[in-house]
Amino acid sequence: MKDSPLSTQPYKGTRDFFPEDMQLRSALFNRLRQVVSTYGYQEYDGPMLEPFELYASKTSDEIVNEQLYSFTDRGDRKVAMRPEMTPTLARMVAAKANNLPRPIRWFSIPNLWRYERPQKGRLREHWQLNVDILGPAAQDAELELLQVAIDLLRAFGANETHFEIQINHRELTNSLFNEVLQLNPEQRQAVARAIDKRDKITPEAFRELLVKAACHDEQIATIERFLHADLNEVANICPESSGLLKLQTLFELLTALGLSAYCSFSPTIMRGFDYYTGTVFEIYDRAPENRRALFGGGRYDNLVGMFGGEKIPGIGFGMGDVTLRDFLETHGLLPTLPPASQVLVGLFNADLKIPAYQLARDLRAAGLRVENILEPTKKMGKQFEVADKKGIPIVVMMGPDEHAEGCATVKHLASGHQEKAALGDLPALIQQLLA
RNA sequence: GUAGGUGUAGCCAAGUGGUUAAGGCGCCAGAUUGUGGCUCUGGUAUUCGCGGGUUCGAUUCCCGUCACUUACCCCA
Repeated sequence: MKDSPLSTQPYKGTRDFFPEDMQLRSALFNRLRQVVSTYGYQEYDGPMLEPFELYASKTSDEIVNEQLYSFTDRGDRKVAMRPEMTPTLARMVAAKANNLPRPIRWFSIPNLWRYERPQKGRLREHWQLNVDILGPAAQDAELELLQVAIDLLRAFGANETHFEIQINHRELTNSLFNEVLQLNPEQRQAVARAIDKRDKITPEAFRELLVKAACHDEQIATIERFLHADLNEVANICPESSGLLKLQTLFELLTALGLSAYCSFSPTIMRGFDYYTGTVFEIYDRAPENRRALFGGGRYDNLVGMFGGEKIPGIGFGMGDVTLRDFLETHGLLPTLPPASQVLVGLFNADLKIPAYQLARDLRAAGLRVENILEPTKKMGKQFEVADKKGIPIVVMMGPDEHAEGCATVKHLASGHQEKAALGDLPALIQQLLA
């Protein structure tokens, strides 16, 4: 790479989307949109800049202090580039809360920013599908959202062998920490952090973290027991937990809908956001080489209320475009993309330019995606080569003979089939060849 | 912020202390002036990331620096 005063490289942690990349991105996003709309979710968007304070108390200290792009504007206002969408969503919902029919089913695909060192699956700018439902306090909201999550991945051809949803509940964790273990606030944070990273470290290192958090042996034993427990066993450890009851309800519903193969209870799921109050979940890739969270979400019952109006409970998740792409790539599920054009209209010579352009216009009017050759000196062989290289399946050529007869020659490249047809018959003929 | 890996053309990539820096893909042109895919020919690097040092001579050795990348930290 040459080091010139102006680099052609995109800013660190961001990506250029050349047409090919953009086509894939649009294909992925459109499929996401399509699936989410089948549940009645409506798309929204908000500004990329928000008041700094929107994140200051609600997201998490780490994000605000170290990973937020922020600056002071000319009016001395402190502004931040959105690192996540949920606060914006909460703000927008709060602004119109009285006018919105419930439940509120919204989704968005915003670009989000975080200042950190890029690594696999994590860049500084990424796009994230956010799906949220606000209003219902019952587990039916969770049930619906998990269905959406499952269907999103199924829409790309994935199934329960490719991914798994791990579910936990903040109230259950709180029962364990407060009532059963009786931890103090610092211990709670340290233990939560240790549990969160438990899968990535050795059992000894995990135990060491707990000891460092001033846990005594009996507490450690309880934690270990909890982390290996299924829901029945959890009932013995935390018999009074409201979170346990909600999880039991949720899993009954999931089983009734035949979705239990996709979902499992996982006491290790923590999630970093401070605003989660209930169910939390993460979707994991089952592939050993890509074994990490694809995306996640949870219930936040107090977020909308922070804007002073009505408290509206909500639950949502965010799915990053980078991790989604990695997931699809890992399993060979990336969609194949169609060529930009279906038809290339050749140019025999400069005299037949206008007829060729008019022919292309007529084909477009018939609903076809058509591009013209614009260089009158390009040899016919080259013109066919262009079609071949761009993956355009059909070439239409009109030479002097055809033009005199009001015809054109249509060639289907893949089969080599070629035939002459009256101009009026071309659209039907081409549609037939494309089918 | 910490640690490793990598920087040779648009992409992949070989290579050597010594006149002209392999090869492949792609791209452009021609063989083929009414027809693509195959084949053949030619063209595609004035700084081998950048700067400095050692040397008669550095793309090659040394130092620095920057960029990319992976992991850690942290996690949306």
